Amino acid sequence: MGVIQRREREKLEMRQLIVDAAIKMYLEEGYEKLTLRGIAKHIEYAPGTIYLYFKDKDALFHAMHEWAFERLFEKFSTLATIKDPILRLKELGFTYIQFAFDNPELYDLMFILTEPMCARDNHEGWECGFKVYGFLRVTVEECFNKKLLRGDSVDMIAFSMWSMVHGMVSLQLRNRLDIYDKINVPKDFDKENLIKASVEMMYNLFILK
Amino acid sequence: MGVIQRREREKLEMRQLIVDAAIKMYLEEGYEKLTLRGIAKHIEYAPGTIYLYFKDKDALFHAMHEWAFERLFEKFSTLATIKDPILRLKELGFTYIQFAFDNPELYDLMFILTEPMCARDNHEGWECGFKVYGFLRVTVEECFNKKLLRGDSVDMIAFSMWSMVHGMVSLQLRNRLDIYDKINVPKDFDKENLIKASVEMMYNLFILK
DNA sequence: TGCATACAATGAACAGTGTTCATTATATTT
DNA sequence: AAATATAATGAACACTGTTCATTGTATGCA
Repeated sequence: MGVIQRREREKLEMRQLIVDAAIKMYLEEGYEKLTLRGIAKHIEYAPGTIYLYFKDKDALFHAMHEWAFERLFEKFSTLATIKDPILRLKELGFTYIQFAFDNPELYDLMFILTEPMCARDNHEGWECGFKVYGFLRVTVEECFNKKLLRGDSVDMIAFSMWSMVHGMVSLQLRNRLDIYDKINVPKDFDKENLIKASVEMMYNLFILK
Repeated sequence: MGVIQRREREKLEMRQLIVDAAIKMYLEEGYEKLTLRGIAKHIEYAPGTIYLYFKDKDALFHAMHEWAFERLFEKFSTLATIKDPILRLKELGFTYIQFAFDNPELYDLMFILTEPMCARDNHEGWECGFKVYGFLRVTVEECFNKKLLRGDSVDMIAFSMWSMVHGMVSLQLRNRLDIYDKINVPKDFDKENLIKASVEMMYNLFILK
């Protein structure tokens, strides 16, 4: 019965075809202009066909969201070779920020938009997110065990660091840092530099010396 | 020429009528179900009428957004009497978090949704946001001048604190903290407690003793 | 091979959305 | 009372996500 296996493979291939097209269009045209009709036209299928592979648009967003997490995980993976856990932790943060600035739409998908999370069937772990968080967690844990970090617990430290970096990035992506335009911040400081300098400061708060 | 003054007043009243209805419906029914037709029906006007008072839906979101900022500013104002700047700073954070949990939809409007920011005509200062940020800034400044805080500059400290708290709150509102459900965090720690404890920890990092 | 079956794909139709604009009603000014 | 300026209308437009009866095609059996 090799047929049903081929069928299954074709089903996956078709899913991938749709996801690839969706991501391509999403990155090129943005959130607003990503329509099911547009995707269907792009892959030369009828609009209804997409519903044979995805329950609804949110489910498609969920698949795109997983794809995006794999991209970030790839970036993180290159840091695994760094022996010094403190240095690895620092690089983790800067890599995260750089990823967000290089791929603002993907960042949206991963951490800001509601759609991908609506599509999880019955709270199935959200593995992709946990994989990425796990990377941060083990690094913090290593630093914490070696008494290199201030803070109450591994997860609270990891959570705090993640939150701060996410907060900075998402405020920037949503234009809430415009308040710094007319006032305060030194003129030669653009937002990206403000964020990187603040993260540097954050590390100094956490790291014992 | 009292007529044009009355006309202007009526225009403002009508605007307010629309904004009030929109906020009421937004809080009751949520983002998805807030439609211009629905608002029009609610105030017993034709859909097109709204466009005599707002350029588009984003402009309406902007007005709602300003209304929300006034609510948060009111909450902040009650803290002005606290003499000890460190205590005031701490209370500011907890008030912010509490506001977000009590009014998640308003928080969305203020700090997460793109719509209100799209509607600003030619980058007009975003005063409401600056007023609220100003409250944080002066408090941090007072602490900083009295050498009570670690950190490089007033704005970097204020920005970092704001970002961390916003990060925690927005990750929670967007269900990204579900990764903590199956693992890690002590069972009796719900998300709100995790956040509050982490903020407490953050203060300990910043405050010199 | 021919036929019944299962499945994939279709695209028209549905119920919505934000937005526009010629038309109508109302209020003000002459 | 007539002319004018303003406010409000609601049908129409161009979309959206989603559904489903219909059509086409490939598979399994006789």
